[in-house]
Amino acid sequence: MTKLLVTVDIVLFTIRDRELQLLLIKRLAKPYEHRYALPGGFVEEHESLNAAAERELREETGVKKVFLEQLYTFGEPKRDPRGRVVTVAYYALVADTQVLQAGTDAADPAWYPVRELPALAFDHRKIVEAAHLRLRNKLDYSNVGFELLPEKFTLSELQLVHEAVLGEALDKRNFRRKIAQKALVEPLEEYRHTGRKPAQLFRFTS
Amino acid sequence: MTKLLVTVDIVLFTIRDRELQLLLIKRLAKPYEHRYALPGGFVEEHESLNAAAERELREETGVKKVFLEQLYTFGEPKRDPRGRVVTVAYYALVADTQVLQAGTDAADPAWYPVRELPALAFDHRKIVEAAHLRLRNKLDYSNVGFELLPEKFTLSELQLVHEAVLGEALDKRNFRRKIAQKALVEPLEEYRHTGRKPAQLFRFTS
DNA sequence: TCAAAAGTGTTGAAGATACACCCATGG
DNA sequence: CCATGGGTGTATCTTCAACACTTTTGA
Repeated sequence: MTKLLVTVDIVLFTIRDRELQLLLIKRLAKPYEHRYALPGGFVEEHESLNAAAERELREETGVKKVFLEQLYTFGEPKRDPRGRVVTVAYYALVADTQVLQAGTDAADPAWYPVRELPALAFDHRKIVEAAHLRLRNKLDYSNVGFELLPEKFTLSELQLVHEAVLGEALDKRNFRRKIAQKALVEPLEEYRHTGRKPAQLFRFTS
Repeated sequence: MTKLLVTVDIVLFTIRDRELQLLLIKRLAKPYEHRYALPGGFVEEHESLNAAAERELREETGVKKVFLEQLYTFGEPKRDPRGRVVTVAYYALVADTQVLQAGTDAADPAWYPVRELPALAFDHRKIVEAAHLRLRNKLDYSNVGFELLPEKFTLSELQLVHEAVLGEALDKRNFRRKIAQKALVEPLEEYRHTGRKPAQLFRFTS
C-alpha cells in the first residue's frame, strides 16, 4: 500500500505562424532548473485528474476552457530524480487567440514549434511525441481539428490546421469535399476581408 | 505534494466458446467483499507500471507472457470507498491455452463472457467498456488479433477471433482477402484435422 | 454417400486521388 | 490593372461489400 507522488503534465498545442506549436515553461526550481518543461504539477487529494490538469494549465499559463484529453500515464521508477513520480499526461488544444499569462509557479510560458523544440526536462520529449502522434491520428477520424480554431473560421484556415498537424500539403478541392460530406461545418453569412477576395466564414456544427 | 495510492487493474481477454470473455476474480476482502472485480493491485515503490500489471496478473491468475497495453487512468476522487486511489488500467490478450491458477490474494479467477458480466466492484464496469472499445478499434488497424491465438492457427480461427471481438459475422472471402493483402500471415505445410476437411495452418509473420 | 467445414472470383458502389482554371477584391 | 488567395468538377483508381458454389475428408 505504498503511496506515490502523482502529477499531471499537459501538452498544449496551437497553430501559430502556419505551424503546430506547443507551450513550454521554463523551470525555476530544481531538478532541471532553467530547463524547458511541460506545464503540470501535483495532483491534490480531493481533485480528479482532469481537474488537476485544468488547474495546472490555468495556474501556469492562464489558459482556460480548452479541449483536454488524457493521453497516457508514464510511471518509470527513475523518470524523476526526486523520487517516484507517476505522471498522467494530457494533451490540450486551443485556438491561437488566448492570451498567455506568466504563472506564479513557473516562468515565461511561451510557444515553441513542434519541429524544433529545445531540450526538455524529465521524459517530456517522449510525452510530446506521444501527444503529437495521437493528435495526427485523431485528426481525421474525429473533429479535434476544430478545437484549434476560433468559433468562426474560413475553410482555408481549417485546411491550414490540418496541414500543420499532418506536416504535409493537402489538395484544396479534395479537402473541401471531404469536409463538406462530413457535414461538420455550416456556412455563415459573413466574410473575412483580410486577403484579396473575401473568404466565407463557417462554424462547427456541434 | 500529496502522495496517492496507485493501483493497476487489468482487463484480460480471451476467446472461449466462440465468444469474447474476460477474467474476473472474486474479492475476499472489503470493500466490495464477494463481488467480482478485475485482477489488479497496488503499485510498489520501485516497479514500473507495466511491471506491476504483469506481477498482479501472475500473482492473481498465474497467467504470464501476455500482450499487455496501457489503456487509461481512472482517478475520480470517490471511485474507491477506502480513499483516494488512482488506477492505471491495462488490457491484456491471451490465447485460450493458458491454465488459470487460483492466486493467493484473490479467489477463483474465472472467465466470463463480455456480453453477460456480473455486477463488478468499483468502477470496473467502466474500465471493461473502455477496454472492449479499444480492442474493437485496434483490431483492424493493428495486429492484436493474433495475440488471442496460439502460434499456429487456421484462417477460420482467425476469423472467429475477429467476429467474437466485433460481435458480428464477417464474410469469409472478404476476410481472407483482407488478411492476405496485409501479408501478416504465412502458410505452413501443416493441416489441422479436427473437422472434416483438413484446414491449413498459418502463423503470424512478425 | 453424406454432413460439415474448407476453400475460392467477380461485379458494382463508394471513396480517395490527381489535376487547372476563373473569380472577386484591395492596393 | 494586377497580384493574391478564394472558389469550383471531372476522370481515374483503389477499396470495400455483396454474393454461391465446389472440394475434401471422416463418419
